[in-house]
Amino acid sequence: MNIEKAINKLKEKGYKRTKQRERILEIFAEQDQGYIPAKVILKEIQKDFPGVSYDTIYRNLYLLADEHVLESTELEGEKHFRFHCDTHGHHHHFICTACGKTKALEFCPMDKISQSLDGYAVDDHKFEIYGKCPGCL
Amino acid sequence: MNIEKAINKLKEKGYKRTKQRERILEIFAEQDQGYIPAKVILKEIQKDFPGVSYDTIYRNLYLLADEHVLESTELEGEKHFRFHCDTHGHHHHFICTACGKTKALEFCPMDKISQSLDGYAVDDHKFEIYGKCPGCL
DNA sequence: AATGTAATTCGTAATGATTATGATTTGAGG
DNA sequence: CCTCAAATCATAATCATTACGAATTACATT
Repeated sequence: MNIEKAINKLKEKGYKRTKQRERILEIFAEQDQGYIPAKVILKEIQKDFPGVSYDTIYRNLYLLADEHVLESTELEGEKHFRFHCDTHGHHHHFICTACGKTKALEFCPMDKISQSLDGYAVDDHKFEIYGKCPGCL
Repeated sequence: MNIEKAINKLKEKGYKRTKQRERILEIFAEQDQGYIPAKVILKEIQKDFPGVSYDTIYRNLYLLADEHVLESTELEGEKHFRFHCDTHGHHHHFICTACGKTKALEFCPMDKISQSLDGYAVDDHKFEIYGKCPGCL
């Protein structure tokens, strides 16, 4: 996922290209595949656009997540976001609890489940490993 | 895990038996292994003890979680709690997003990981399946 | 049963993340 | 350059969670 690709995707849906939205995308691009919370985006973007409020941040984050430009997870009570990685198929992540950086995990536990879930409707699942990355150790 | 066992565990650590704490444990016992958030506990306990505040709820929830009487997880931005199930060893859950009830999953993905995480320190992990239970379908 | 003391609760307020709103501005097609 | 929906801005409201001083309570000990 890169910025131009994301902007075009939004354009097709009738969403506009704005400086703030573009900057948000840049911030994620600079982030090197790490999960970051809304407040980090706000702090960063306010260096260029002092007037930006949380409204703008959250509206864009949720829009981008809806469009699968971003993916999100909840870490210690805060929603965190990152670029959606579509380089390989569906997968999960190791997440560094110090810096938010991730490492792709090659397998999905759903593929290995032999247990019957008959009578249950499965909608979603979550698998994450938490710890410290080499850089933070 | 039953109430008396939990109370005794606390007693050994020097924690007191209070009506409010006992009622909280009862609520979890009535809950039939489902995850519930703080506000449900509050609403329920206030039928008997109108004066109870969130302070009491959260203090007790965290105390009970620290003592492994309860286990917790984060569902849509809210911490949810349930009795810690120690009938079988370490395991994960299917969680009904409608009622909070759970079904134990028999395997842990960490046992199946062949991928190397050399250089990474693994502290924790989370695996949950979300959907609807037979009763809610 | 009365006392001492730490644990606990109560009442209330503060915090922090997230969501909402009305007025204003802006991007992009015609 | 006009129009208009999309987006932002400024600000307030909401909701979960945490904090705190004062009052109460459990319980071991006298």
